[in-house]
Amino acid sequence: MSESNSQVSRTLAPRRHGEILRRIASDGSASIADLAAFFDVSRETIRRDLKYLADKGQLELIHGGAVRFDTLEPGLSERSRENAEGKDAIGEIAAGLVGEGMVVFLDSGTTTLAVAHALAASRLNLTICTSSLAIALFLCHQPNIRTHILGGEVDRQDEATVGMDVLHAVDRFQIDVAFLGGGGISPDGDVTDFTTSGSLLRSQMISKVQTAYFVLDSSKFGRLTPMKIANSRNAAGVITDKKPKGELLDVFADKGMRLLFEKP
Amino acid sequence: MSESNSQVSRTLAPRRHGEILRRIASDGSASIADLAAFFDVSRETIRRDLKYLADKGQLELIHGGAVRFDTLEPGLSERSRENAEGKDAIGEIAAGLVGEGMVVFLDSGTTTLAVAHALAASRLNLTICTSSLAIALFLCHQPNIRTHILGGEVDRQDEATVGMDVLHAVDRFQIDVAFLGGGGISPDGDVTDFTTSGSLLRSQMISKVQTAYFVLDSSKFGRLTPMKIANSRNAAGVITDKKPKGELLDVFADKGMRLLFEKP
DNA sequence: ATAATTATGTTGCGAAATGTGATTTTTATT
DNA sequence: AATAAAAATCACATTTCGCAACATAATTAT
Repeated sequence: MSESNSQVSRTLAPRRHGEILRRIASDGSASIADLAAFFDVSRETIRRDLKYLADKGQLELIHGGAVRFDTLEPGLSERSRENAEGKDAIGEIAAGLVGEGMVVFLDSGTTTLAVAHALAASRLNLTICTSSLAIALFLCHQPNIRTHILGGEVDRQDEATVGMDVLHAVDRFQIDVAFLGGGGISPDGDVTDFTTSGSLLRSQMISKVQTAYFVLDSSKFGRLTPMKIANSRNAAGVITDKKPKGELLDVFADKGMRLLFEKP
Repeated sequence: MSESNSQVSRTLAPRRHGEILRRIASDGSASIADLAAFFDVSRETIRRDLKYLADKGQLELIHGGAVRFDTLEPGLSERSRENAEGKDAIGEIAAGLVGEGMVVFLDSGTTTLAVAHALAASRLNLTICTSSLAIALFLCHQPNIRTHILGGEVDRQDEATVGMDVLHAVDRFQIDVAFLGGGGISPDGDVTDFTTSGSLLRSQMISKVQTAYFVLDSSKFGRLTPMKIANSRNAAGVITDKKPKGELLDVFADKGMRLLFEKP
């Protein structure tokens, strides 16, 4: 059986592999037909290349070609459906970290929306401030929650306020705990984001509040999004829904960050 | 040699799915005809794509295309149905008072939501700031609108920010025209409100902005709500959908306020 | 040099995706 | 309400793809 052939010095193939990965990185996808024409090799060869790269986890195979893992900047409606149980579990864990009367910040995102649901269900009396329109709209109908929304320009993608205004607005609160979203987690334990402004916002938020947790469902592990969140290691921890592969646990332990993945 | 590499590459299916979702997330809808033309595939193929995505719960099928699956609870949307034509008419009139590039403030309420619809449809490039979550959520998907939401505590009833925070936040804008809601109109021409805080907010708003109009549909005439809005006579005018009984017209004329009730 | 190994090409067939056209349903218009 | 236009639906034809087995060429090891 030909399982992971660990030889390092293949001579011909790597030339194609590099180009394939480059294309997928820049375009988000590549088709077998295009690649075969470009390299002037048979489609079977390309198929083998792609299979090899897919086994290494560098891309995802699809009918007719391959795509990057995070191909699409998924719309809000899609993201909220994906891994719903996982997000509910995260919400439960997060709610367990919150006490009566606290002031909580909730970032935009579907995972933080799940946290909002859990906090509303907890019956704790809380003051929650958020940058997300959807979260505010939900929370303002909950009898146990006082809801504040941070002012600023509203981003189309996130349906939330973004930019300097938000950072300025958050200064007026004495926030006990913040729950932040993110785009992915790099193998060395840094949380990453889709946009520069988002990463900046979150990194500033960490330094402004007492305690900050990231809430990231398990589909985010190993997913790479372009921007690193500068001081994500200063966060108190990361809340997720599944125990990650071994290494990551150690990485977090080294940084003094907690990694929460099951109800206490 | 390779002779069979001469096929044209179709767009990969997941790539279409991503683009479709992206469009629906940002525009709220997408038509089959447009999508088929864009990807250069048959309508049937797009139909299958949409069905696939609909089965996954990521969008909602309609005749001729698909729309964003609206997860938002009805809330205000029910109230907005009542006297819908009247409110639409008010929206049209209001939009006629707005010019390219202006900065507009929209109060909370269903009538102002109708104004928001009219402004979005006008294709004018505008900056709109609002205290209403529903209005912000709607406007942030409109390509011709830059949306700002004023920060503050969110009121359960209005689904909008209220209180001193809002007044403070509005100071940062140079607003060209504001459209305010209200609870009723007294026989002597004063606009009235349901709550103290609401009346205070609106009266302050009038003195802060260049030009303020009230938008009040005809059902509000003669209706008395508890609080008088102190300086409502300093507003530029009242926009409504029907010509009121004779006296009121004179009252407004005496005060130098315009009473707009039909499209110019 | 020869054998073993690896990379690539070729072919056939079942499966999946897409296209096409006839028919029914929905929507819009008068 | 009657009609026309647009879109959905369905069945079937066509294209494309994936997979596997095998053949051939290139590379490496002995």
